[in-house]
Amino acid sequence: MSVGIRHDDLRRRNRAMVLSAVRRAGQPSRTEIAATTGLSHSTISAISADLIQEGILAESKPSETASLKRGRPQVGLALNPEAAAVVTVVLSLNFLSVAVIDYAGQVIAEEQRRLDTLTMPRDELIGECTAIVRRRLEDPDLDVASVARIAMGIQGITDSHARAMLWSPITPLTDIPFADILEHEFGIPATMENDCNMMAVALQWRDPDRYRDNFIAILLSHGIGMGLVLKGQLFTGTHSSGGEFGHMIHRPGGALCRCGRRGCVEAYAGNYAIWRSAMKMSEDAEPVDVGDADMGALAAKAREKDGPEREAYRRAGEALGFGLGSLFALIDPAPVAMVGVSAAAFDLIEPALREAIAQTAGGQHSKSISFDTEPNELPLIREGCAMRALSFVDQEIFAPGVQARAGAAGKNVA
Amino acid sequence: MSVGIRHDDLRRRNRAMVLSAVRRAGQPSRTEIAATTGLSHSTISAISADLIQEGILAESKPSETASLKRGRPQVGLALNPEAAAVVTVVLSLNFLSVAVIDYAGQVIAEEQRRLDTLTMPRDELIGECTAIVRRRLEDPDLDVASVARIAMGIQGITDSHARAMLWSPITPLTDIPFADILEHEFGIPATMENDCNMMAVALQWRDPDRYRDNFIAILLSHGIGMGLVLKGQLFTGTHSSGGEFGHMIHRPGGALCRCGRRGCVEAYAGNYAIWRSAMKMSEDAEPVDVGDADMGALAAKAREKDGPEREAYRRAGEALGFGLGSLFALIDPAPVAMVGVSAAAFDLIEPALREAIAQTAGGQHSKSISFDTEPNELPLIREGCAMRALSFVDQEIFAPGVQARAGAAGKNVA
DNA sequence: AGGCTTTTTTTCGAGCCTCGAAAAAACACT
DNA sequence: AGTGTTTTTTCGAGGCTCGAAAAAAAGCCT
Repeated sequence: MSVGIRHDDLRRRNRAMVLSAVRRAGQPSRTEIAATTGLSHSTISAISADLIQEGILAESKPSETASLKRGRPQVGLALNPEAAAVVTVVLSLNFLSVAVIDYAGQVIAEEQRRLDTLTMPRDELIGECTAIVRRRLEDPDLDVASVARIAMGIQGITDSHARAMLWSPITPLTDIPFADILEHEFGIPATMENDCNMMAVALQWRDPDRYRDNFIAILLSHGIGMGLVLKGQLFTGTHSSGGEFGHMIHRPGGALCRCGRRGCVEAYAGNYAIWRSAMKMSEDAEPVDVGDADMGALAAKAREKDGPEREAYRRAGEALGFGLGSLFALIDPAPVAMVGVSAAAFDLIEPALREAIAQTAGGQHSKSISFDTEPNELPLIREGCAMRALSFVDQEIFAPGVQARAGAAGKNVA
Repeated sequence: MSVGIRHDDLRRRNRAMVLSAVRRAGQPSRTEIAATTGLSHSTISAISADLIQEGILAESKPSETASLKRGRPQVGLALNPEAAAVVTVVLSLNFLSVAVIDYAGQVIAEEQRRLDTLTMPRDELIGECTAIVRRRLEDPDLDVASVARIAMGIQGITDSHARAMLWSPITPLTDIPFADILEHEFGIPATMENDCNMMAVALQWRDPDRYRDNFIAILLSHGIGMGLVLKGQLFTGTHSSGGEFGHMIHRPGGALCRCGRRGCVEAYAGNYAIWRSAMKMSEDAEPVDVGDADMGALAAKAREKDGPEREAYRRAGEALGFGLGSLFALIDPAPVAMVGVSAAAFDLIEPALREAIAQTAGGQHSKSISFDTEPNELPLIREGCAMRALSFVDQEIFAPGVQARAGAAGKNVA
């Protein structure tokens, strides 16, 4: 049962509220914060004085446009970039990238590395991840004590507590507790996030007007992934990261999926499925890796003339459409962002997708369902990880329960 | 953005917490409440003194078993049945039932009525609903001023704010704002709830051990409905009651569904679909109403010998299995309760269902997925409505925001 | 330049709320 | 009747937010 509210929680929550308002608004004045949070000016004044004194917030020059108004000018409050830092680690197929990000959200260092994730043994894969993080943390320009959180993102299934990778298409290895490994290695709290969930988080920050309460981010790449935000909250499964849209059943007993089962949406709409279909290979053919360049060429050929290539994209659209239709039956329609290399071929996919969705219960308002495309998923995933980690710092480090407050705050006094 | 916590909210929330603890536990002592809520004994003492003084709670005799212990005996706290009352209205195919329930959850009056919902014009249907409620409210044994909430449940789709029926299989009428109608008619706050959601709510109260955080209630009746609880919270769509499991797509372009589309799960697993299949009618045949007795006879025949009847149930199981598999891909597996007349034939459905689910991503732990059956949905729906309404009274009437408190509390002082 | 207006921010006292410790209450046991 | 045990209430302390008023920091106007 949910627990009662202690008196100490009050301040804790309101501190978190103020930090969240500042992170969202950029440089809000105390008055603006009071308006968005609904708290009184006195309270905001008291809390922000604390936060400034602790070096978490800093007053910034009044915003330029405001100088036209009469009265005492507003003083902007901004996150102090030096209050903390976070590290993001994104592991994708044959590619590992790391970034260090300051408390205000600016990238202050990064490093990328190619590696052969598919064949790498377990120790080596883990070793590469920890080594690249270690190199960034050993950077003399970085105050390692300020690093408060590591957020790792990976393509594949993670557990619902964001602690471990359970399964991933980029490696035959399973059940790697990356969060524990990183925490043990560096003594810094860490999480292991699902790539598509992070895409959704990033979209929410990039364009809060469009992606606010309910939306779907679908990764169209080798596999098909999904990040889902409902009522403003990231949706996860009960045990895992959930939202395995790609493995909803499109045709029972149908085409062979990479997951070993048959008829999944992905078995018609994943890169390998489109390729397989365009090459007129059997639906039972083993999934093969297709490079981004090859997919680009395929799309070009499909645009050029009617033929098996165009038909392959049509089938992909159909599978995605019926899948979305089923999803919409459960959650009602919502805006969709298509992300990943095949999003660049969305023009080939969209007609069949809309036609399919119109045949489903969720498609009642088919025309009002809108799609955005974003061909490059990696920046989104990194941004999502960064925002995840920074939100954690806001809420758990800088607005902690009583027992932890003294220590954490003390460490970060400027 | 979520709003800050004012000082007044504290007491409000903790009052609600205490009421919720008492409703759940039955007759807990103050000490038990302190333990479950995590609040101090002093706080519980103060809050319960208020609630007793306001006539919301009452001290009850110490529970019998406790007399064996040493020390001052615990004093049980119980909901005062006379503190308030709620009315439930359940509208289903050709059947309307109403109950008046006291604050402690006991039924104190009820009335049922047969009517022809399918052909009734709009005004008449609404009139029947208001009339039956009016008769109950005019009962001289009832203090009408104590009725604090009306919860109406209906088979079909409601909007996400629980205000209106959008669509229902029991009537060709659409978009009836029952909540507004009842509120306007009786001046009592009302909601319009989805039947399957209420089934889920009731299961959560009936068996909190099994149905706590994540579970699914599926209605197997003429149509197929679903109530879904995730992380302890009832799941609804973004615009409607959502969770239209029956209209997920099982076979694109497949059998004709009652909704006019093709290939929905319901078009294979609804009563009419099983009937259609057993009678070797075309998959395009118009859905017809099948009585519960006929369905029982069909099940008996299917159990007796192999034939089209058994095959019909097998196909229903397959559709449900693939549908559940797709659902489990999204939310991970969870316990399932099968409710409704065809739940009595679940023995015929289960083998094919399990076989299908094992072929899906969600079926990885197929054997650990467990099913309960409950052939009678109406009592569940009524219980769910009652709990919904009573929870509302707990939270909104007896633990209101400051502006409303004086009035509501005053009215209910014993 | 100096006073006035406007707007933002801080200060201050009041009113609640929760908490811990201690006291009181209510019983069983000896 | 006295002692021990457990529950419940009482009481003072410490925090928090709030509203009102004061202070601060400008622009505007004569």
